[in-house]
Amino acid sequence: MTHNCIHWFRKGLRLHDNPALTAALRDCKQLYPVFILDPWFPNNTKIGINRWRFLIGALKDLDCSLRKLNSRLFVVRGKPDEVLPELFRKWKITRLTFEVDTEPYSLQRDMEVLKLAGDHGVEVIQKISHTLYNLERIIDENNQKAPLTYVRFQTVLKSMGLPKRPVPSPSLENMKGVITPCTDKHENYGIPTLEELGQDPELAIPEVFPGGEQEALKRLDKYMDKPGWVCSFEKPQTSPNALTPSTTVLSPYVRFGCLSARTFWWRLSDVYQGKKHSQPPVSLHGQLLWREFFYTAALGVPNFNKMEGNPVCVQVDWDDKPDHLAAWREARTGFPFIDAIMTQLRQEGWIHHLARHAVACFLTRGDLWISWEEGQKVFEELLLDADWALNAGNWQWLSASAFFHQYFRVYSPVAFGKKTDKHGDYIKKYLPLLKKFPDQYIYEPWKAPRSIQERAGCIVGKDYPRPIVEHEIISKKNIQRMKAAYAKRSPQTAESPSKGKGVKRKRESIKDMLTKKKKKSD
DNA sequence: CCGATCGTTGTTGCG
DNA sequence: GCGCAACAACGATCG
Repeated sequence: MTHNCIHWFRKGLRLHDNPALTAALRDCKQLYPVFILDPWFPNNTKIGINRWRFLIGALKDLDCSLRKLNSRLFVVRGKPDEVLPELFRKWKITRLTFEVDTEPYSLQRDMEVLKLAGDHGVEVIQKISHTLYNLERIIDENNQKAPLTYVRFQTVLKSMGLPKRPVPSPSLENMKGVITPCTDKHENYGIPTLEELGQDPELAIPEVFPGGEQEALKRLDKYMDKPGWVCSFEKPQTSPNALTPSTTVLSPYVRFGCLSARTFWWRLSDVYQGKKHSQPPVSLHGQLLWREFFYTAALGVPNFNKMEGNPVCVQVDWDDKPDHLAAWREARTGFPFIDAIMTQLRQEGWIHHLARHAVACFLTRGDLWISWEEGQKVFEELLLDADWALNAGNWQWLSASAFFHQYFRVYSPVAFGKKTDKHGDYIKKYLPLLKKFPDQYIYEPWKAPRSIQERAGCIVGKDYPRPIVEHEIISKKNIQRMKAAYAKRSPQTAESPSKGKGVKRKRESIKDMLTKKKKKSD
């Protein structure tokens, strides 16, 4: 009846609303909370210092909270499929619990782990708590396809009811009879340092958004204490270039699972209760549904983080221009608004959603005509909230490769920022080199007369780069290139063999309709 | 099958 | 300062 149990933390770095952890504590004698530093992670994707630091903070906080429950965190170095069997034997494990993760890499990894657990006679309990819903069910309800529009997504959700309520954090009461044995002192199960992760702490800039569940809950409280702000929140009305974030910056915490999406959802519901409030897609509830939307698409669409082999992605003849890509990545495009955003991204690990729009459009269909996959890599490295599904989905959106198709709506790297910051205070904050330029030229310093550049102490072409493209000209050309890419695609889609299932589709949809009816009558 | 509608977040210039 | 149309024109969904 009693178990020796590993709870494996991957995402979901929290104690609150952690149903798999709760399941671990049932009839548990020995509990081993484990986080595995998976060497796959750094090998295939570059992770910046800010992201590592956020993870370290989250692990420290988790360890600290577990110690208050007379337990601790074991950070294990190695590959899950090698390390877990060792731990199964060493700790005489009978049960393994973890949160479901629907990223393709995770699904494959967990399938292997499931098999290994079976070989070792270890029972596995998986719980859904990273997303609001069971994503497979959403796809089932929509005819085995991920919904491709938000409206459609909402329609499908209507048949699924509200998200589940969060489960409470484990208490000392729940820990009665549970012990976490101290193991060998030579074992390295400690929280990693930046050095161990190959990072130079000297290069770290003061931390703006510290990781961890406690930070997450504190930040959540701070915003939920402002019901007027919460109820009137409309994402498109928030500013990409405010000097302090105009949105909650809870995304990094939700991405690592320091904050449960369901906890966030229900806290919002509590605030909304009895009040007039904004609605999806622009409301805060709406933001959580966007996350769900892209998670569903990422599960339902093959090769979701690539152009090739991705059936929803327009195939575009992007250019290979390493020098322009480097200029974008390193904040030297010569467009202060773009460069300021890329500077904030590198320094702080977070930029506003609309700032992401501006730089993403600029890199891809707007100006540089560089593949969204390149931008995806840079965001993956630098954004604290970089989330596989959301990153891929939003890059496709902004490059008008999928979900969004009005490619003729192009953001201006000069005009867009002016709407919410006409004096360019944001630019002056992140590019102090330009701070002496008069407002008139702050978005377009190359237009300033030489005398003004001299007075500002910044010569364009010497101290600050000239713009690497002529936006007015290149963006018009690019619209035509997009038009050509779309034109190639349309006939393909119609006769595509993947949709040749059309014969079967009718039958399937009828079957689905019947299943749906049955479910409803249940 | 087809046409109408709509789509979280464009820009510019006019009145 | 704001509302509006033109710009050139897309696909997914729905009836």
